[in-house]
Amino acid sequence: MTTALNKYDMILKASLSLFTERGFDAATIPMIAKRADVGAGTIYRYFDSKETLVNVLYQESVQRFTKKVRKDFSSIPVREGFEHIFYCLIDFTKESEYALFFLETKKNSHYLNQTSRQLLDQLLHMLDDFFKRGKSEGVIRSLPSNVLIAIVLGAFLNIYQLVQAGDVEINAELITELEQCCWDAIKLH
Amino acid sequence: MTTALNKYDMILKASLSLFTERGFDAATIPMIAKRADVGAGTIYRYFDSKETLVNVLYQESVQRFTKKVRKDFSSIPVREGFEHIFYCLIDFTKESEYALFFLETKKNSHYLNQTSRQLLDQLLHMLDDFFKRGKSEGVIRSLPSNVLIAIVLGAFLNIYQLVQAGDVEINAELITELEQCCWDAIKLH
Amino acid sequence: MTTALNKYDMILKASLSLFTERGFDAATIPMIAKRADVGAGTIYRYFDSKETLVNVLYQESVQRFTKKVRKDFSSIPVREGFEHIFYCLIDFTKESEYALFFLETKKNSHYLNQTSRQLLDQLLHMLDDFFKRGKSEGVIRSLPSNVLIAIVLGAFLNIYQLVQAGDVEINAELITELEQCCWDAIKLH
Amino acid sequence: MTTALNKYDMILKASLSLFTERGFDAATIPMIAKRADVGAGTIYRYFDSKETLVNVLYQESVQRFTKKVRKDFSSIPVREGFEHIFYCLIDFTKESEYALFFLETKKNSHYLNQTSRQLLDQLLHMLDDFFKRGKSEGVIRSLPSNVLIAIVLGAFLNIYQLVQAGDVEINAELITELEQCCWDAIKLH
DNA sequence: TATGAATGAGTGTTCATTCAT
DNA sequence: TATGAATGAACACTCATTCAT
Repeated sequence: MTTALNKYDMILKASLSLFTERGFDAATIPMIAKRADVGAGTIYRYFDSKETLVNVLYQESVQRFTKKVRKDFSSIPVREGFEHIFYCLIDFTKESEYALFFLETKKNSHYLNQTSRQLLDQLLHMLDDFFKRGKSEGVIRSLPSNVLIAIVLGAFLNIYQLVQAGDVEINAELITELEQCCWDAIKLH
Repeated sequence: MTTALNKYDMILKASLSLFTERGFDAATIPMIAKRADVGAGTIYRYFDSKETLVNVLYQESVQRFTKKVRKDFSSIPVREGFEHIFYCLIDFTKESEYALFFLETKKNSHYLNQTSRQLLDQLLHMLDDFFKRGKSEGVIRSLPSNVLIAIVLGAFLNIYQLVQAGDVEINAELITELEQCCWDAIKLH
Repeated sequence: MTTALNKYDMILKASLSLFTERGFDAATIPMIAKRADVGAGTIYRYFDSKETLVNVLYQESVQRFTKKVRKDFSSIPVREGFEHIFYCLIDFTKESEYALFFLETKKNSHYLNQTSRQLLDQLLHMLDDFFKRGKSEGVIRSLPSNVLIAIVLGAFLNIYQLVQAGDVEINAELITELEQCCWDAIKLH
Repeated sequence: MTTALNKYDMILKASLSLFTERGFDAATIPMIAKRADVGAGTIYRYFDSKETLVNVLYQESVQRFTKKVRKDFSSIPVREGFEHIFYCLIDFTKESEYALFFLETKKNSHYLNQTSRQLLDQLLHMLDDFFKRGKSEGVIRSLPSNVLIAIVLGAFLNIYQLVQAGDVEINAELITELEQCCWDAIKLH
């Protein structure tokens, strides 16, 4: 069921897609206003600046993903935990094809503020805890967690960009295999 | 040993680093001129436009990498071939910390011209041939080649961004293990 | 009576005077903006480019003059027809001291577009018809029409530039005599 | 017989043609250098600035024309004197198709210096003397001399622009008739 | 509340001018 | 003497932001 979005959400939606398609700097306020079907001035009723807007978007993404991953996360076996994480990524992208915007954004991007960086750190920290457990249990390679995360998220993100570009068609079977790929990459053989 | 660079190379170097750090649109000509220690006008003696500049950079990167990978590539065992590719990536980034610029650039970026896209396609096609062989020999997972490439390059790129950011220190041991990670991700178990 | 002009008209007025005074290339957008008392960016809300602006001005001038000349034009005696044309020129310059901008603009100016050139051609074609009639009736010299037109408009334009410069004061008597001068130049004696 | 021109003359020739074709502001130093087949820097060995260059050109033109017109000028009948002036114009344009550059240049052009304006004034003053005599002898209309001059030069210039554009082919017969036209315009009937 | 006309700082780019060779 | 690489001020133009309506 599609609901009529309020202007706030229309602006968020439009800017998310434009930031993803063209990058922060090449996505202009007039473009966003047009896609959101609002006046350019209206954007400033909801967001202090273009920078605020992108940070709201970033933080909202990270937080929503963090919340999703955290759910019932710490008490399950490592292999299942990894599956959980992977399917959270899948789910997340299903909710919006641009939802992974925060993964494409380099942490030191000139427009990210401290809060955005801290929220990403929180997410990474949580994943770090999980990977630490996996390493201590001897099921995951003894590599630094940020490297393990980089491998999985990097692989996932690149695949998803193929999907977004229409170069790959996604289905349940493929997802299962990709999950196994990513797990194979980090598990201790 | 530092060599005196000519202005052409200074401009290329400065713009490569700025494009990598801030993206094409946020890297301004005045910034590039300042970092290259030349006047803004000088850039236009060597490059028709900012767009030309980024495409020269992109194409030079892709071509240099393609040349490096292609060397003695087709007649070796798949496992060794993969190792070759991986160490090319390592080598390449050692030559310049920004050398993988073209991997960070989305193929549909608004500033890439047709030639740039074609050169990337040639590289991907070459890798596709390799992965096809691996699949037909039953040593690599039967996933589309672009997916396999996305996994390996995505993982590598994300790791390398950690290195660039100073979050991870690279050494021979780590490299060996990362290579194994990436191979494990795509090999048929 | 001075009426409050809207910004569009203020920009047209300011640029017309500056183009006339300094020429297209030496009249800069900042100058035009200042004289029109608007921001530089505002000019681009109304005109796509400086080139568009000059062509709008040119075409508007030509069309307004063409319309004025055409009125009840074909059925009157040649001598009266000529008088009509001459007094149209006078009237036209009275409406705006810069109205003859299009006569000062060389047809092959690098900034004129095809439409502008076509509109001038239409005007000249109309005058050509008139002069043809004059020649066939044996009251006008049998010179090519474009030469006859060049004589009259060239003479008129140069005189008017004196008026604009303040070197000559215009009055009804002078106008009468000038009209006779121009007619004498082309009539068959 | 064509003589190898020295660089000074090559620069003058090239800039004269470019100033005529495109106007002072749209004719760039690189363009002039290229057409003159010299380096851009060389122009500055001969002329202090672009403005100096255009003024040298202007003054040289005016002076050469003034000299030509002045020759045996004061003691002949008015009608013959006019013919002399007219054929000087013809001669002058035959020497160089761009020689009348100074007639196309508005006296208050932003790049003309005082000397240029004074030299033009001298020429006009000389013509003024001639027209005064014509008026006192009752053979020329009693209009201000600058108006009489404007008529003749305006007509001539406009015709010559047609010739330059290739729209009219000039020949002895046409010249004779044009001279008569111009004389008819100003003579007292 | 919502708009979009208006703004001017800042962009990519050009070009008159300088100067080392 | 002659050059053209180098420069930076100034150009045409864009766009984040403001504000009267």
